[in-house]
Amino acid sequence: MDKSYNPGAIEQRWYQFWEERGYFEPRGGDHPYCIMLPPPNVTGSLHMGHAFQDTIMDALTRWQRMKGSDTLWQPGTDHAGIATQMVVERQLLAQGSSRHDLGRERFVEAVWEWKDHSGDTISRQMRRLGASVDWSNHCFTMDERLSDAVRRVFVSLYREGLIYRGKRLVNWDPVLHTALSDLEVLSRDENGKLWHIRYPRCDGSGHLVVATTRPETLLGDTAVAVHPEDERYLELVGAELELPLTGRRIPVIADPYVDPAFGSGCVKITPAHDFNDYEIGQRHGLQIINVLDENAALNEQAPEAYRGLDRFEARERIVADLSSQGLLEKVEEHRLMIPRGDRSHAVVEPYLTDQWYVKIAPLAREAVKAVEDGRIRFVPANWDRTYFDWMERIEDWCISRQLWWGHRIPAWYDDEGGIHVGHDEADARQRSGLDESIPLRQDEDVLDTWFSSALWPFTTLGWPQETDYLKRFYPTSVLVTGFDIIFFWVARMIMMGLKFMGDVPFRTVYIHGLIRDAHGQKMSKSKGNVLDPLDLIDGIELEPLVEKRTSGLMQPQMAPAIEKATRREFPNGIPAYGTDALRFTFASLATTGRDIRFDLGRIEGNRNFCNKLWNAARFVFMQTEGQSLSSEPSGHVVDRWILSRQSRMLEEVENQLTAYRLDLAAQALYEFVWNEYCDWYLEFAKVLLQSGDESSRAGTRHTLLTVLETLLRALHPVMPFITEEIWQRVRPLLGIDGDSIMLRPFPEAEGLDEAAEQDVDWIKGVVQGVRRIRSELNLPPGRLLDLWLQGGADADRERQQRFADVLSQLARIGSAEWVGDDAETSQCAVALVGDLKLLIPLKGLVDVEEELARLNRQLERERADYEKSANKLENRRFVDNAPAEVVEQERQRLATHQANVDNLEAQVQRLESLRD
RNA sequence: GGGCGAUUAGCUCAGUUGGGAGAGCGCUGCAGUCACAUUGCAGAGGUCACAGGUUCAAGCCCUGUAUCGCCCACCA
Repeated sequence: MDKSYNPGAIEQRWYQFWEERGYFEPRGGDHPYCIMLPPPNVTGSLHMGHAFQDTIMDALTRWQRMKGSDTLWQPGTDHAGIATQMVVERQLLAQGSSRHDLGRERFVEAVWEWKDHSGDTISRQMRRLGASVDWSNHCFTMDERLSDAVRRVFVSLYREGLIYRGKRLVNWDPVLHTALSDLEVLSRDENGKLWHIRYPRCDGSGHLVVATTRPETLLGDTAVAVHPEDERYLELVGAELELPLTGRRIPVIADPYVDPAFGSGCVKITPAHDFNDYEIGQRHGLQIINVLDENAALNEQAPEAYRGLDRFEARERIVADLSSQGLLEKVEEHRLMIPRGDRSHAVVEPYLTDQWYVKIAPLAREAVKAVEDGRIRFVPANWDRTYFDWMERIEDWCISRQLWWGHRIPAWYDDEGGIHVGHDEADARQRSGLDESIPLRQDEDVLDTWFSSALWPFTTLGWPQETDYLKRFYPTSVLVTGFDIIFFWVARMIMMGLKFMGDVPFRTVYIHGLIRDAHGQKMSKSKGNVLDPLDLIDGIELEPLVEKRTSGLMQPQMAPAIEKATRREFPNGIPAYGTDALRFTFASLATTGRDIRFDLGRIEGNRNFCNKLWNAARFVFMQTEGQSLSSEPSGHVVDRWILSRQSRMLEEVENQLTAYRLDLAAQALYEFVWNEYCDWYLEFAKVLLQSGDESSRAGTRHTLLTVLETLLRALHPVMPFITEEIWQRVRPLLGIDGDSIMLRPFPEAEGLDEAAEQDVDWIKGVVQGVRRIRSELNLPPGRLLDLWLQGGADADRERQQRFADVLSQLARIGSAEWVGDDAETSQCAVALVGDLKLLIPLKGLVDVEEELARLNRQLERERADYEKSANKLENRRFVDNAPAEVVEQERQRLATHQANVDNLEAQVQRLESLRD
């Protein structure tokens, strides 16, 4: 074995080994366990969030597989309609082309090519991460089989009246030229203006003033509304106003929507361009005048002067014209929410079009129930509140998109505008009783990406066929996902799963946080702060990293700033940490919070942890290879102790994994390996292997190996590669069957050995007491010290005898000797272990003043602790009310501190008398 | 406007039913053949955001405040 752990040398080959042997496929059994991989978008490559999520899922999957469950981790990718189409369009743009140049068919072909490329990248990355997914059942949302399922669901919902086509206002992205669902619109607070405009009364008696943030929509106004109880305007209701710049006359109406306290208390009503105004228009039967086209430029409904102008140009022109006509009362600065498309970032327009919708209320009702009655559980539980809140106010889901990449809507139109829905054209004709003579044309639109994603938990398993996988693995066990897609995806899967499978798609939803950079910023290409998980695994030099971060930017002008920040943060590039260190880091970060700051210090520490494990194993092999081993532990206290401590660790790991607290499980493993197995047990073993008889040594070797083998198995779900590598070398020594650690049983806690734990606590107390004296008095670590022992009980004498070897080696003690209470100890440094006094004769080694200072520091601490306990016990109400065990514990503390104070004071006196 | 979350060591964060605050990194001192310097040993460092309350006892429970962050929402 190399002296240092070198991940690059070992990781690659094990994945291939596992995959070739089919170890990722379900193995059958009574306890099915299934996780659906949230299918990554085929827009490029996996980012840190994916790697984090994959680590969690893989750890859970490997853990369950080792526990003997029939385990399936179902992989796949998502076509990601808008996002992927945009990626390919951007590439075309760079070549001076566009999708319109190619035409629909060739463009879609180009996207398929890109999909293959991106899909390959993603598969490679997942393999490097060690993801134990069942590749044999890999799915893509636009696979023929899954697409067929999508059409089937569409047709079925349509027949039931849960999908309908309707003309109403949608969120229109005038750059992408498509409708968006409510979720795809992000509203942000931005600076704007509030224009106060005069609308003259037709009877010539003055004007009303309306305030608006969007003066260009004035051209589509069909009323002005006031509050029905607003006395200022009561008499005006029903009167007519002259709409500026148009010559049209519009009525004043009364509607309770209006807030009389805001602005002038008069609101212009534009039903075609505002969601509220649309509803008011419906209530009052107002005319709807659409003045925009699909680019959000003014159309032929607008007066000649403004036609063809972009909405923002038109706004300026209109304001100028109003001003010159004396109709602009004032302009105020104003903060307002601006709706933008989540992909294009263009300002979204409410726009009147024909779209397909899912009637959501009946589906939402069932989905709410499933969480209410506990059939689905959120972890952490507080997310159910978010879920319920959204479900209560949910509106019908607009599922049609005016894109080319996606599932084409299975609806056909005849020349009379009749709609015919079917699995394909023939089916549609048959259902509508139309023969071939009637021309039909298919709907040009595609479905929202999330429509097919919503079906993922059952379409991947084979639905609508009643496949073996579907029967075995639906409902799945747990969904692991981020809170950012609870609405987009989680809620919709629940709705569709209940609708088409009659059961929930998963029993638990484990919501994890979002990975951010070291400064808490969201990682994004445009900010130039993304980290590629593979760069953390393999390392990357500074120059390639800068190149990677600054190339292909949507805003190339950001490049210099990104370069500067990158050079500052990674002056030496990024070292290779290896997959296991990265995975262990992700597991340690999997806390219940929302944001996770990714700090390189953390991964470095965990790389060191891998190295520690590596070297511990190296030591064990040096001690055991070619040596005789017994088949039993030696029965020595320290062997019994490490087994007991291991049991405690295993119980903790089991509990924390069950609770989805991977951070706490990782911590328990880390502490056991480093602080108990390496720091103490291996040191004990060194002593035991130098002394005692051969059978005892063989027992210790056995324990060295079995504890190593067990902790490798416990670590394997989080660190699959290094554990397999070491385990393969342990296996022959212990004569274990089976050719991979990943198929061995996950270790279980066994009995505890309290007596051994107490013995070892005592040993550690003595060793640490001597070490402390040594360190505080600056005695060289290598120097052997003589030890006197004083006081204590018979048990202390017995232990001192029994553990003399271990004590002398670990504490570097030359000779140990019991002395009476009357011994002359004034030239000794002292440490206390309970009633036992450890005395190190200094014989002029050390300045008395230094020892005095040391003792006084300790004394101060002990006195403070003593006071604290004494005060508590003097409090009548504490003694009367606290549970007996708590009071007793306090009495013990008082006694200990009392004894320590007495001993320290006596020693101080002795030293001081010596000084005089 | 509503909801959720955060506030604990210099930094990043744990702290599961209330009973003497912990880890990693960083910092200080010592240690260079003996598994590991990607290390070992020892140590310093905290008014648990603030103010009230409940309790014998509060980082933890209750009320309120402040700061930061996220989500949702139709004030033109």
